[in-house]
Amino acid sequence: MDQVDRILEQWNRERPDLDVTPMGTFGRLKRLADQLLREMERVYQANDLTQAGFDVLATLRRSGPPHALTPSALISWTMVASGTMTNRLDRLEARGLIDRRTNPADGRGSVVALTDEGLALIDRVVAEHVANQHRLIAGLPPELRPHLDEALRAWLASFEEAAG
Amino acid sequence: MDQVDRILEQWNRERPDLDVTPMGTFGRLKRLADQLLREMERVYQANDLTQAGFDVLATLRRSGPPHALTPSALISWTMVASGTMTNRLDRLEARGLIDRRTNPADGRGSVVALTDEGLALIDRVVAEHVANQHRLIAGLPPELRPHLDEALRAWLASFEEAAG
DNA sequence: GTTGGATATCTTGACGTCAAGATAAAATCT
DNA sequence: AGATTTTATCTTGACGTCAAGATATCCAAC
Repeated sequence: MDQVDRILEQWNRERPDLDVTPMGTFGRLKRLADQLLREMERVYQANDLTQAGFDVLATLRRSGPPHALTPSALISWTMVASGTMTNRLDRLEARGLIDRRTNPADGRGSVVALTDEGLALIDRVVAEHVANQHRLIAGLPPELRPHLDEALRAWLASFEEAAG
Repeated sequence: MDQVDRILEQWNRERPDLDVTPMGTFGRLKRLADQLLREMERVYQANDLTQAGFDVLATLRRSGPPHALTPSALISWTMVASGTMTNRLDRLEARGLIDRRTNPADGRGSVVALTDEGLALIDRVVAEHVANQHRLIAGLPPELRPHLDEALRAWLASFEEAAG
């Protein structure tokens, strides 16, 4: 009997005409995601980063040398709106963690690259971040992990195919 | 091989020293939660509501007659900061969906209650919302649902006990 | 080559969120 | 009762996000 069960109980009492069974799944998924994000924020903050900035730096880092991508590619990987990416890049550039060069292959666009400082930072923070994830996943019993992964993968696939 | 697999592949190539296995779980959880929230937004928007406003109205509605709670109780159920709740209540009050009365039992606080209009609106939107959730959960094969629920419940419990 | 429709990125304006601080009213403790 | 601490709510200021619109450049068709 957790908080989500209490919510379902209330709905069943107040709106017995509705079958709110799925709401339990949605509610726990959202609360869990919120909790996990909040815990991960701690590592970002301890390194003067936000989730937003971390996402960008990590995407550049894992793309491999020369650690450079166009804003469009970053938008595609991180699934944010273009204005959001402009804002993220502005802040990271102001801090000297990335730089924006004109794209020699396309005069409309630019290329975003990690600076030496940005690379050093993200390499350090990613290690901390992964260690933190190991700590957090310890709350999920190991025998349930494959089941969770299978369900998440299947459900997510139903969206990725819908979106193309 | 979905988008998350591609991300793990990149990390394994670029940072083979890190065991990023948990990142797959976290990544799918976040992406799935984002997708689901985005889909649910559609119902809110179609009824001139935001997720924020819906949460408040739904919390009041399911608390049962007289559909009234203190801001503190709403904060506790919805897990947002006090300033966030003030902001939400201001907007809902301006639209005539709730009203704020002084709390007769506690001069520091107030009591938030659904207006007739607010009650009518949330009763209609909740029904749509639940129908939408049934539609969305159809993407998750039925035989996987109990496994997902069990894993989410167990993992979430590890936080709820940590928080007290 | 010129025209007209795509595309890449940035700008603008409106929200939502939080942390930290302010205010007023309980509650608790002498 | 009077002083001190706690609590309930609101205010402020800084971010992050998005949708929609503005610009500049590219590309395809003629």
